[in-house]
Amino acid sequence: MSTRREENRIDLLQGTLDLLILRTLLARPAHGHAIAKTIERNSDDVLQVEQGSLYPALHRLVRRGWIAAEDGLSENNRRAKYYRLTSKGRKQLRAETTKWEKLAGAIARILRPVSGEVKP
Amino acid sequence: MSTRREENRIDLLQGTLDLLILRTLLARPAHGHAIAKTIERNSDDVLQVEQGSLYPALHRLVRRGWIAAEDGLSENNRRAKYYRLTSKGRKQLRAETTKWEKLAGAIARILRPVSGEVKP
DNA sequence: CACGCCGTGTAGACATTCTAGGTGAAGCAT
DNA sequence: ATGCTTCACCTAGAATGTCTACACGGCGTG
Repeated sequence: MSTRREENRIDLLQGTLDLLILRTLLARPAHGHAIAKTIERNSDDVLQVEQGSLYPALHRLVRRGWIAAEDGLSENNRRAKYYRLTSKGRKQLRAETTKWEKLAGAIARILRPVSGEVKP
Repeated sequence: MSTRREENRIDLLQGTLDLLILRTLLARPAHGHAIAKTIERNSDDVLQVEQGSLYPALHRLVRRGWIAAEDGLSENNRRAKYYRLTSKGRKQLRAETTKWEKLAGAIARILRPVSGEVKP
């Protein structure tokens, strides 16, 4: 009956949340709740964005000048804080995307069989 | 003159080092120093494995029963601790590999343009 | 015999996520 | 009216794992 945690989901890797938020805001400005939902949906419900991670991350990004906040009303007529990418944020997004691709590529290289690993 | 940190390298994401170590030991047993070198080489020198991360990770994996240690001598005739995968470790490696692939796939999905993002 | 490299190790700082709480208000049903 | 659910925000504290920066002994070479 209770909102049980889905077995299928995965904990975030430390450092990936910023990237996901920035990327999500590139599409369009959004409030926190919507950002989380968007990330979860766009990942086919693999990624899980906890509120206790989301809001500190949002505040962190504002502090660093990568996103900017503005008060507004949600689609459901509730008070909400809309966030948008700043130009510094766009630059940061490019940097983090590159870094992620390099890292994912490197790990993929290690994960698949290395030449010489299997006896000839 | 001094061993300056390479600009090109990337910090590890929290949680990835275990996977890399296990995967490296699947190929063959090795001592700590060699594991680090292997990871760095196999990633085309993108990944950097710091000693302060490596040894705690190794001890952690032993504690969890995923790898086992044995004293021996290195190729250079120095005292060294050789680590090998246990069967529990092999199982863990499979689990972590799957998890990584799911996660990397999910992030990749978010990173590339989503349908509907660009105005039709 | 000084020096560099090999190989191991630890302490403490740091960053980020998670768990687990909490607030207030809108909208619906009773 | 009153309760209930959902939306949307927030925070404290624990847990985790990495980093920087040390330290040490031994081997082989110049």
